[in-house]
Amino acid sequence: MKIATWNVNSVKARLPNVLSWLNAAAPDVVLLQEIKCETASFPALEFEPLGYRVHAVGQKSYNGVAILSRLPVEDLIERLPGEPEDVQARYVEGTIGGLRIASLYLPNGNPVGSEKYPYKLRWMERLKAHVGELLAREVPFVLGGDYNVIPAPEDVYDPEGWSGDALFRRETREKFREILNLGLTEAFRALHPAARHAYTFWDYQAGAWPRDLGLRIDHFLLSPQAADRLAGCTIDRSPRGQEKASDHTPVLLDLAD
DNA sequence: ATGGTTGTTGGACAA
Repeated sequence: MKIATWNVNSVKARLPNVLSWLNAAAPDVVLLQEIKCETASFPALEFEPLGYRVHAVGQKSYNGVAILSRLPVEDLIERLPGEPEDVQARYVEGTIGGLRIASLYLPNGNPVGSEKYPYKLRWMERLKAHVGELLAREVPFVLGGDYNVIPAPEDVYDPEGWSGDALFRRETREKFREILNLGLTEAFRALHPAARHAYTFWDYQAGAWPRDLGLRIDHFLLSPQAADRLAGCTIDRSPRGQEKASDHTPVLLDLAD
C-alpha cells in the first residue's frame, strides 16, 4: 500500500500540480494539508476520475486536511480529541484496509511569544494522548502530515539560526520525542539514518529552493504493527521545482501488503 | 537589520 502526504498550500491553487503528480505516483491513499477551502468547496470531482474518494475537513481561508483513498474509508473522525472548543480543521482519521490512517496539520506555533505557541504544545499533548489510546487498542496506524516539527539538527539547513523557532526549539522537539517514545517509528529517518538535505519544505522567500535551504517537517509516524510492514519512505523533490509549486513537496510511504 | 514570496481575499494575516 502506497500512502502519500503533501501540504499543498491551497488545493485549488495547486490543482494542476497535484493531479499530474497523482497520475504519475499513483498512491493508494493521499493525505493533504492546508487545503485552504471549506469542506463543501473541495474540488472532489477533479479527483474522482483518478479513482479517489474524498474525505475533506476544511474551513474558510486557512488550514484544512483531507484523505483521498482508492479503498473505502470507515469510521471517520474529523477532530483531534481533547479540546472540543478547538474548531481549527487540522485532523482527519479513518480506517482503510484495516489500518487507521490520519492526515494531520500540526499548528506552526510562531511567534513563540504569542498564544500560538502554547496552542501548538497543547495540540501535541492531545496527539500524544490520542496515540496512547490507539496503542492501547492495538490498532495498526499511520499518522502522516505536516508536523511543523524539525526533529533534529540534520533536518534543517541552519540549526543555530532556527534554535528559537517554534518548529525547532527544545520544548517542541522534546514533545515530539515523547510521542515517538510511546513506541512509534518515524518512517523516513528509520529507513535513511544518514540522509542529509532530505528536506520537505523550502520557503518561497529569499531563493530558499534554488539554494536548498530547507526543512524536514512532513513526517509519517507508524505504530509497531505498521512499522513491521515498512517497505519504503521517500521524498519526491520534483514537484517543488515546478511552476506554481507548493512550498512543501510530497513524502511517499510504502507498506508491504 | 531588513526584506525577500505565496494564498486567501479584497486589508491583513498566516506561513
